[in-house]
Amino acid sequence: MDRRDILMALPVFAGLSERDWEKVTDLFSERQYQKDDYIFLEGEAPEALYVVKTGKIKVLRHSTDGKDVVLRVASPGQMLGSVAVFDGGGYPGTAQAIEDCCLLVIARNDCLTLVTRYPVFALAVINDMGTRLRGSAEQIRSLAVERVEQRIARVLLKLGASAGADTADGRVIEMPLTRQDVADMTGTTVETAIRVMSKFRRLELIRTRRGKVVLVDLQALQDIAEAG
Amino acid sequence: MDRRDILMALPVFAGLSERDWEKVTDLFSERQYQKDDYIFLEGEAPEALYVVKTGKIKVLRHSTDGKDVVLRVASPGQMLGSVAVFDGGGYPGTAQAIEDCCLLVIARNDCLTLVTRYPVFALAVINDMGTRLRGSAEQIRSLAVERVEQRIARVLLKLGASAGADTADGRVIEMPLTRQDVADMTGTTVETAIRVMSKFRRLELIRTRRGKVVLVDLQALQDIAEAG
DNA sequence: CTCCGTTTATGACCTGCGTCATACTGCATT
DNA sequence: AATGCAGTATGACGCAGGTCATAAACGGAG
Repeated sequence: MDRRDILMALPVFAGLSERDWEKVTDLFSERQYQKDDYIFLEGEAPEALYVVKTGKIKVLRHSTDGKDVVLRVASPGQMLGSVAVFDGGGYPGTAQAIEDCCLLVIARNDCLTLVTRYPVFALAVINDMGTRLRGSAEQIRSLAVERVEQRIARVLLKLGASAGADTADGRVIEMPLTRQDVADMTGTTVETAIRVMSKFRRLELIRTRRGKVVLVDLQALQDIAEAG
Repeated sequence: MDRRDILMALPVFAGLSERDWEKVTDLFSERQYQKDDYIFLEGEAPEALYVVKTGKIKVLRHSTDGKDVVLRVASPGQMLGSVAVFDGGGYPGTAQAIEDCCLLVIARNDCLTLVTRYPVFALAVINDMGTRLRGSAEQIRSLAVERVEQRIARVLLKLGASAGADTADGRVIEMPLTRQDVADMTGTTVETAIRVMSKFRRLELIRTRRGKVVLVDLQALQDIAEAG
């Protein structure tokens, strides 16, 4: 049973007893999204909670002056929309597919009953939020005290760690990321992101083809991320 | 019963049935802290979860170069240390009392059993984390795209909203905050924080006595926060 | 292949704000 | 009163990086 194996690997469903398994998973349905599709928009009333099954989703936030900020990149196993679903406010950010992906969806009401009936599910939500709070704290620190080069090196390493595949050439990040995306992830402008990435390429720390980055010299990137 | 009234006002204990009340609250003890006392340090193994009863606590993060960043200011009703307690990792930040305060403490183990036994408690944790995630998202956006003046105006307004008392002179923030604290909250330097605050004072948007800020012209501050 | 929109690239200029240096102020301690 | 320290204040200087302009490179659509 293929579908079941994939679901069991997700932390949301770990720890469920055999008996509860079906009752819980039946509340989830699957939905496919294509690259650039929106899953939900900032401020919308929360109708559902999502769990990433495959693919990557970016959560971003708009500013009045048009500048976007990427709050995080959600990978398989992570939840989307949990904050809004539980406090009933609007989604705090817009979720958009970076690549084709598949999400598990559960209606808000079902989600709320689930969390009171199955403590393991509540713990899964808590753990997911905890992970994101740790990420946020690090991002805040980075934006507050580090310079652009450090922040970009750090983001590349992070993406490499979460979505990278090690090869002979180095750690490959296979993801359609533009320099604009990198800029939005690091709080800078496209031009600066391009300049820094070009510099990294000239120094042979990375190699870039379209929608793909190869981290060649992890150590050097680490050094830049840590110290400057 | 004074103690009980105060506890009941905290969202953590709302929704508990009469029967469960004592069993739950008995697991909590109270602890007093004086201004500048540390509650826990970044990286420490989590031994307890805290709930602010009275006073204000800042959660900050150190950088290698000595610059600190204030991640948030916790007010009565909010939790401290929940991330670490639930995922078992070290505390993501250092918690330090801004003023004398009183915290409710619950041992990590008790906390974990509580969350599986009482769904309302789990929901309280989820809601607390949700609030913080919303705050983090806003802080990230602010740091990423706004300029120092906007960020400082925003922080002043936020402190005013959460800890301010409206008087004839304006909204008074009674809290021993130094310019260094303001700088650490907005990702800038003391000097710049001083300059901006002085400018605000010259423009009669705020008034400052020691450890106390009065927001005189809320509208003007709002305008600065929104647009620049 | 040609056209056209998106992405990458690069230079010139300018400014916000970090850095360094030097005071001044107010409160606490002896 | 004298000393000392933490916090506040202000100026001078430099540079990281934002802004604006222009153009090359790439890939998809017809």
